[in-house]
Amino acid sequence: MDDPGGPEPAQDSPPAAASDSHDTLKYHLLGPSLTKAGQDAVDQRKVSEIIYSVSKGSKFFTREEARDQILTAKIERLLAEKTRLESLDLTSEIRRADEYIAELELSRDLSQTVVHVDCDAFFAAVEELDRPELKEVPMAVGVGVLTTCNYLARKFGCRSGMATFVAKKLCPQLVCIPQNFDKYNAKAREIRAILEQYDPRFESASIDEAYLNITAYCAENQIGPEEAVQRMRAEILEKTKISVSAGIAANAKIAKIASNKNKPNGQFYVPHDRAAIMEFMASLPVRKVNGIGRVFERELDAIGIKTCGDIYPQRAYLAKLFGQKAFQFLMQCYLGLGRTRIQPAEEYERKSVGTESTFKEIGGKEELREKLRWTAEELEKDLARAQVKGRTLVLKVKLHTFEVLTRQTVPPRPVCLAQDLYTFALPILAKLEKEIPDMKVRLMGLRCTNLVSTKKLDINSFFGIAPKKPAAPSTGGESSERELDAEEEFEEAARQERQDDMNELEKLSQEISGPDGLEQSPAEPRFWDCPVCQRPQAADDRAFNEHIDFCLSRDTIKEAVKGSRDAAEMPLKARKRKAGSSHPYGATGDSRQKRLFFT
DNA sequence: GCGGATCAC
DNA sequence: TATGGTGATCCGC
Repeated sequence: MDDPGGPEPAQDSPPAAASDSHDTLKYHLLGPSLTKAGQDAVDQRKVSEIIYSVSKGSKFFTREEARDQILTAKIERLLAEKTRLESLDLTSEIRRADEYIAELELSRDLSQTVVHVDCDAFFAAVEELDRPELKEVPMAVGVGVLTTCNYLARKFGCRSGMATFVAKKLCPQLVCIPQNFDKYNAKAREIRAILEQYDPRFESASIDEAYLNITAYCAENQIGPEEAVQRMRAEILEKTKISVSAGIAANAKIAKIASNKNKPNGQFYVPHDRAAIMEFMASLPVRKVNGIGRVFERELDAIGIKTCGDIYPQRAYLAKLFGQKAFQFLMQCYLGLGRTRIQPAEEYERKSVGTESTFKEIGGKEELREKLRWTAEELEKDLARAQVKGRTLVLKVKLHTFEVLTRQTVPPRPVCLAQDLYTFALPILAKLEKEIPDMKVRLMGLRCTNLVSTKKLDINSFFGIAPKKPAAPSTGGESSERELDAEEEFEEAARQERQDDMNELEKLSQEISGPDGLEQSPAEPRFWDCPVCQRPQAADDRAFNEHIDFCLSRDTIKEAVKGSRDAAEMPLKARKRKAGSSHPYGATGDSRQKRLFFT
């Protein structure tokens, strides 16, 4: 708006004007992790030129170009709409915004101390522990695409999410190492063992990130937040040889932002003080906030919002331009509000399970069916591990043009077996083939949503009877599941009437997969949920029994049993409501995707 | 409820 | 030569 629009396009913020229609694309091509640490000293303009030149002409590039044009058009509409709004009387919109701000102010909670812990270049750091010579060279983990890279590589402009061949163009001497998840998980466990000492209910946000509430720790140890976190970071470094950065603040949103301030191996504290928080947010680029990515950044930039402080003057337009959820989210950004409730990842309810893979372009009925079959088999394993069935099945394909399509279906009953997954996904794949003649795909995925738990709540184990081996869900002992089954069957009957065209396929699958009690779990899970505390435990008989003894010794058994029975009997919809929103736009908002499910 | 899109890691 | 996998949410229709 008031932007002077200088001649040189700054590349570490979105281009002010589309002087060259490819400026916005070049900025986009820099990737999603531009705001990450280690890029400050890098000439982003030069980097984007290199990425642009090596990408140009590829199918990937062409697709990104098209997306960029769509976004540019959307932003033009956005600006036109804003111009229209400016000519209207917006006093009621302003009043509404101010009332919401007042309401949020009342809910501000400054009593908690939340810490966000983030390992520095985690995968790369773990690899460097095994091979110290890698510390001396620019190095990245990941083969097709970089998942992370060390700080030497970042100096060249390499970033996570970047194609390796692009990264090698930026840094020809870059050493790329394949991922080794077992190794990273092992190291992550070491770190979590330490975090637990500071907050037994800490929350794993991903393999290398966690939130802690250290309010109690600080009180019990008569220690300030900064000192406590210094101590924790030193302990982690000493015992695991991994350096971590941390952010300390009154809520998770600010803690997350703060953990990036002094990366690597540093920490940053935003005091529990309204004025200090408002000041911190005022100058903060909106892109630094979890949930605001490249697209939203550009849209906000277009209407004159670069920092969280810029949000307030625009408050009258936000709901109309971006919707109510975005409006509320932005108001919370302006005020520096976020959730203070930190809880173990296991207490969040999983909503979907899926698998997908990329491969050399394929096409033709046979190849596609073979790939679908394989995908179904992969998904069966994941569903077995997660102990769920899906009421809804989603097929995803990425065409050779990089265009992504999804199609979903509701099978006549919840599904988890590869045969069923294949059988019920096949018709929607066939439909896609019809829709898109000569379809060539580079990715295929299957996902189950609307999940139904297949976990057995084995009440017998409360009374001294050894728990069943987790490996093979037995044909008997399904009594606790009967209610859910009845519910499923009821819904199934209703649905079946609308599924005339499915009946034949279903019959076929019944014949092949046989009666219901068939052996169905080939993979042996290494963890088994304790029926008392509901937390996963090593699937080792002796250890498991010991754990149950421990749980029973606590005076919580009655509540636990009652709680789990209630949970099992609660209708699915009610159970869903129980889980809080994990989306950044959610009222208590903070994002925590990609959880660790005890892998 | 479905499909596309965005976002995080 | 060549650009990932898993999971969540929001919006428009």
